[in-house]
Amino acid sequence: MIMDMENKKLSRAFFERPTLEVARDLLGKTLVFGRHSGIITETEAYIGENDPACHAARGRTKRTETMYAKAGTVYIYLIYGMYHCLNIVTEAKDFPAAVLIRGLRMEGQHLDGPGKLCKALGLTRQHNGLDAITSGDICILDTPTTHGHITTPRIGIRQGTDLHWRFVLQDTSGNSSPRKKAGPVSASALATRKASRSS
DNA sequence: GCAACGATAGGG
DNA sequence: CCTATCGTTGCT
Repeated sequence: MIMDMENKKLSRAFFERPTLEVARDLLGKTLVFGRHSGIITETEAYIGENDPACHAARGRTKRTETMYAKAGTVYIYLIYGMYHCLNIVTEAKDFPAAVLIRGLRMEGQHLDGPGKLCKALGLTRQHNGLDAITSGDICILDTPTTHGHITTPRIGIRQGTDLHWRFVLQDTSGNSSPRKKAGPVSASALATRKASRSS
C-alpha cells in the first residue's frame, strides 16, 4: 500500500517541465495530504517575473522567495487575510513559476476554489516550503485520466487576463460550476507561453 | 510608520 | 453589489 504510493509519486522531473504543461498534466492526478486525497480538477499557471499576475512580477521578496525554490516545492500564501492558496513550484530553481491548485474532487465533495480547498485539507502557511517530492506529508500521485480539458483566463486577477492559463478538467458528471466558462484550447495557451518566454 | 490592495468566498 | 480580515508591498 505505502510502497504502491511511492511508485506512483510524481517525480521532480515532472515539475521541472514548462509550467503550462505541468498545469495541464496535473489535471486528473491525485493530491495527497495527510489522510486527505482527491483528484485535481482545476489549475492555474503563474510564470515568471514577466507575468503581471504572478506574485514574482515585482521580483524577489520574502513572500515570493518560495517561488524561486526547486521544482516540486509547496508554495502556500495567505490571500484576503483569511484564505490560503496551494501552489506547486515548477521549472528551474531561481525561475519563479508555480501551478495554483484550484479544484479537487474528493469522496463526497467537490472542493471548488483554492481557499476552500486549503481550508478543507488543513493546509496553511506553516506548510509553505515543503517538498512534495520527498515530504512524507504531501505528494501527488500519477493517476490516469481519460478526460479532456478546457482553458480560460485566470480567476480573480486584474492583469494578464489575456492569457488563458487556467486549466479545467472536463466534467463528465455534468455538474460544473457556472464560473467555469469555456475558453480557447490549450494549444493557444502553449503558444502564448512560448512567446512570453522568448522575450 | 502607514495605507492600499489582493491568485477568495459567501451573502444580499 | 458588498464585505470580512490581515500579510505584503510600496510609498512617505
